Amino acid sequence: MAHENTFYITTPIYYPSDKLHIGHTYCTVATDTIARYKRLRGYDVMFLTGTDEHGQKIEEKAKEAGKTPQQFVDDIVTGKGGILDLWKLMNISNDRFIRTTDDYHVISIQRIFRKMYENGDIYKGTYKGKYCTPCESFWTESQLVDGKCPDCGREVRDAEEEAYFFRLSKYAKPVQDLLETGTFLEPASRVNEMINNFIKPGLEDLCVSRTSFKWGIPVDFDPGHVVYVWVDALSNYITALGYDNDRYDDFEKYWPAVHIVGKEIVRFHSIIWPAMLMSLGLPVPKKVYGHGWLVIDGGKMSKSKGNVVDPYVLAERFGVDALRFFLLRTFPFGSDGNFTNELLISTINTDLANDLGNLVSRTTAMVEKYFGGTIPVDRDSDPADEELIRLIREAPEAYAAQMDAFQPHLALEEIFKLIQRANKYIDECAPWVLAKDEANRPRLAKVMYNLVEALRVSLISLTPFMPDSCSKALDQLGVPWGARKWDTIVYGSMPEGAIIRKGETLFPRLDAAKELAELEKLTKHPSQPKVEPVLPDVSIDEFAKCDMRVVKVLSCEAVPKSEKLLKFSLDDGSGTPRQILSGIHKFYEPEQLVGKKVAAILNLPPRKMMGLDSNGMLLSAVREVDGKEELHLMILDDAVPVGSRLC
RNA sequence: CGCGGGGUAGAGCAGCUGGUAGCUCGUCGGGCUCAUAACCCGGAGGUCGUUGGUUCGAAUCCUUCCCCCGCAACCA
Repeated sequence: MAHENTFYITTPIYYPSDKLHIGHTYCTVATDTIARYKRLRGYDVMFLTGTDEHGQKIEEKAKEAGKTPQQFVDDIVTGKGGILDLWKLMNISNDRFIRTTDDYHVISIQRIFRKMYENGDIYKGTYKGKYCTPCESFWTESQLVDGKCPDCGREVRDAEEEAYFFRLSKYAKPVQDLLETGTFLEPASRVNEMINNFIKPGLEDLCVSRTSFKWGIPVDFDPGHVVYVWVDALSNYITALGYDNDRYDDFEKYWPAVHIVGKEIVRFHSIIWPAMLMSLGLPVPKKVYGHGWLVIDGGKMSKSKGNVVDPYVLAERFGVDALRFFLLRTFPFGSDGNFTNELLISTINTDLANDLGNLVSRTTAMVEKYFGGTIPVDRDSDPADEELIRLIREAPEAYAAQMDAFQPHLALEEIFKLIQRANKYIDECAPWVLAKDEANRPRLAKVMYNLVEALRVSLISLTPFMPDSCSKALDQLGVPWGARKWDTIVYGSMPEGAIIRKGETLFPRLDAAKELAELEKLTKHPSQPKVEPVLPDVSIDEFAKCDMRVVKVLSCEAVPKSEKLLKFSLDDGSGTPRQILSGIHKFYEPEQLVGKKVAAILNLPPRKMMGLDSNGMLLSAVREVDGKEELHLMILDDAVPVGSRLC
C-alpha cells in the first residue's frame, strides 16, 4: 500500500445546502496546516476536500429556490462567494476537490455498491419508521419527543420503504477491535463513547438506499433506488484517488488516509466507514481524528440560533493569516472552544502584533540602524546567549512532536515560548546600550545574529499556519529560500551576508473597542423582519368565540427533560388556579414571569404535553428575523384586572 | 438511572499516575526606549461546584447531590 513518504489527509466533504461558517473553516484550516506541515517535513502529500451534494434536503432547497439541484449546488460550490472561493480566500492548499456529483465518482459508487451487493454485504429489505421531512431523518417511535421530531419539534409521518441494507452488524467485532487499538480513533476519549453508545448496544444493519427522493446516485441494477449518503459520501475518500474509476490512478500510492472530522461525524468515520472498507477488502484508514466544535457563548453554533459566524467577514477584516492563526492557537484541537470576537482580537494583538510582529519590527530596525542591514561576521558570544540558543535548538523538535500528535495549539505554544524568550533577550542584552560604544560591535553583532536565528526558526515553523505572512517576514529578514526548509531549522544555518530590511507592519495592532463595535454592526445587520401576510377574514361571531382573558402568573417552572416547556399556574379570576404549558423556555426564564399579568386563550380543548395537562394557551407576539424566531409574551400592565376579557 | 464532556483568581483555560495552586488576558506598581502606546520585571486577586469518605496529606482517588453543554442514524 502507501509508500513510506506519502501522506494522505482529508477533511469531511461538506454539505452545500447553505453557506459554510467558521466551523467548517476551522476544520479545513486545521487540515490545511497539517498538510502544509507534512510537506515542510518532506512528505509527498495528498490533501483532499470537497462537497457532498446529494440528498433530499438539497432536492427540496433547490425546489424552493426554483433551480435544479445541480444548479443549486453549483451556485453554492463554484459560484461567487461559494465554497471554492472561501477556500481560495483562506489559502487552502488542497491537491484535489471532489464533488459527489462528479462523473467519475458517480460511476465508482455504482461499482462499489454493486460489489458489496454481490459479495452479500448489501441486501434488500424494508425500512419502517417515523420520518421528519425537513430534517430528512427517520426516527424510531422511542426517539420521538412528544410525538414529534426530536431535532426540530415538527410533525413526523409514518413511512415505510423498500431499501437496501448494509450488513454493518457483521463487522461489529472487527470494528471494536480496531477502535480498541487506541490510536485509530483520537482523541482517545471518543473511543469509549463509540463503544458504549453504538457497539455495545448492538450494531444494526444500515439503510443504504432510498426511494423517497431522486437526487442521488441511482443504483444501476435497481433504478427506483438511489444510493443513500453512507456509501455515496464516505467513499469519496477512495474514489478521489481513482478507486474503481479512470479519472485518477494513485489509490495504491496514497491510501490509507488520515481523516480529520468534526466530533459529530466521528461515528460514521470510525464505525461505518471501516466496516465498508472491510467489506471491500481494503485497508482501513490510518487514523480518524475528531476535533472539537467552536461554540458561541457556550452553545452550539447553528442557523436556527442565528449565531453563525461568517469567515468571510473576519478574514477580510483581520486578514486570512490572522484568522487561521487564531483558530489553531486558541482552541485545543480535540475539545470544544468558545469563540468570541474579543478573544479573536486579543489573540491577534497579543501574539501577532505585540510578540511576533513587534519582534520582527524591532530586530530588523536595529540591524538596519546599527549595521546598515547586514550583520558583520566578527561576533562575540556571551553566557547570556545560552538560554536563547538552547531554546532555538529545542523548539523545533517540541513543535514537531505536537504537530505529529495533531495538537497544533500546543505546537504553537512551543514556538511562542521561543518568541517571548527572544523579546526578553533583547531587554537583557540592551543592544541600544552596546551600540553606544564602538568596542562592543562584535557583541552587538552576536546579539542581532541570535535574534535573527530565533526569528528564522520560529517563522519556518509558523509557515504552515500563516504562509503569506511568514514569507513576508522571512523576506524582511533576508532569509534566502534555501534557508527556509526544515533541514535548515537548526541554529547557525542562516547564510552570511543577508540583507535585512525593515518592511511593512506585518500584523497591525487593533483598536479592540473600535473593532468590536464595527463587528457588531456587521453581524447585527438589521435585515427586514419577516411579517406574515394577513389571514383571510373571519366573522365577528367566530372571533367572539375565543375566550381570551387577563391572567396572573402564580408560579412558573421549567418542565424537567423538556427544552422548551414552561409550566404555569395562573390566576384566571375563577378562584381555582389554571395550569397552562407553554413552549417559550428559549425566550424566558421562569422567575422572570412570576407575578406578571399576561393574556391567554382559555377555551381551547385541554392538551397533554410531556404527560402534563395544558388548559389553554398564552398569547405571544411572534415574528421571524434572519430566519430566527422572535417571541414576546404579551405582558400587560399591572393595573389591568385579572379575569377581564379581551375583545 | 440512556451516553459523554465540563464546573479551578474578574474572563478564558492548564494542573487531575495525590505532597506548599499555575498560564494567558485584564488590573495595580516599577523598568527600558531598539520596536506596532510595544517590550521586560514585580504585586494584588482562588475555602479548586456540593456532601461524606480513604489518607500523615486531595483540585487530584471513592461517594452524594446540584448546575452547564453536547450526542441520541448524517449541522465541522
